[in-house]
Amino acid sequence: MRIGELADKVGTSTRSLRYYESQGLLGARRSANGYRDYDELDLRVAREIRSLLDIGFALEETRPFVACLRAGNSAGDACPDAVAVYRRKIEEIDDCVERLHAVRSHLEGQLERAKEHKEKTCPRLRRNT
Amino acid sequence: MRIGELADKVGTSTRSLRYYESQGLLGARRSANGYRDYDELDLRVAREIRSLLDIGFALEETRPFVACLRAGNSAGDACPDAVAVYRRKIEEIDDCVERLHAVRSHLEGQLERAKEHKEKTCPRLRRNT
DNA sequence: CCTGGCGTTGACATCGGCGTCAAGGTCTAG
DNA sequence: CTAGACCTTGACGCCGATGTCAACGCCAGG
Repeated sequence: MRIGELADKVGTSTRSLRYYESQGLLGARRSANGYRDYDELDLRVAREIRSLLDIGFALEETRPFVACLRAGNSAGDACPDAVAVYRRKIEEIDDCVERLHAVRSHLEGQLERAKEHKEKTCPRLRRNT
Repeated sequence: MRIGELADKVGTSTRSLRYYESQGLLGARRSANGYRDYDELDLRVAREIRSLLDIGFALEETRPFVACLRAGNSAGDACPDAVAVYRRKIEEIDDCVERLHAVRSHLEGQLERAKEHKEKTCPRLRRNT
């Protein structure tokens, strides 16, 4: 199939597909006229990439999943490399949630404070960057 | 005081301070030689901006706090506009945490699945963009 | 033949908060 | 006088994924 059809099936733009290719994630045979020609495996790869991106993965992080599919596995996460990315991602999420939690508490505190006495100096907190 | 000193006291770069000014957040008198000249109020404003940015606020969102300080309040969050930003931010955080939670669960599920049977097709999930 | 819908590559624009370099002016100590 | 530490404005670079425009090639239908 050609790039337009693939884009439709995957639910993305041709621009994105070409970008994934430029990043070495989506190989492409060319038919006689120079048009990209995709097969079923490419379709699965493209879908894998999209679903991971939608979840919040960086394009780079989809690489192991793509490699895994290309290696003949029926699922992109059938390989240890990919599973490792899952784990890393979960840790990142935990860290993120933790930070957000801290900020949330801080803000709640500020709200309290602002509610009680609308005229007083507030303590600062530094650190982070 | 001049910009270098302010940057030191606030714990940021002169570049940042100039940037805040370009965004209309940090006014600046000029001394005879053309150098920016900051006073105590500017210091408080700059600190307010920094602490909010460190927390995860966008520069734009600090505007009400700055205005509040400039209006003569001793705290940047002494005004309703600023408090409203607090509330919005808390909502954003809640949304974000919720999404992260969903993704986390999904990933945990994938981990389980990948552990059990390393050879099977996995269901996709769409939607989001 | 011509139009229009597909494809191709290439390159610039976006968003935010800066870093960083350039080319100059200013002031102070030695 | 000069070095050098400060200041000025202006402008380009970055990151990631993608939109969008340009200028062109390919191909099928009327």
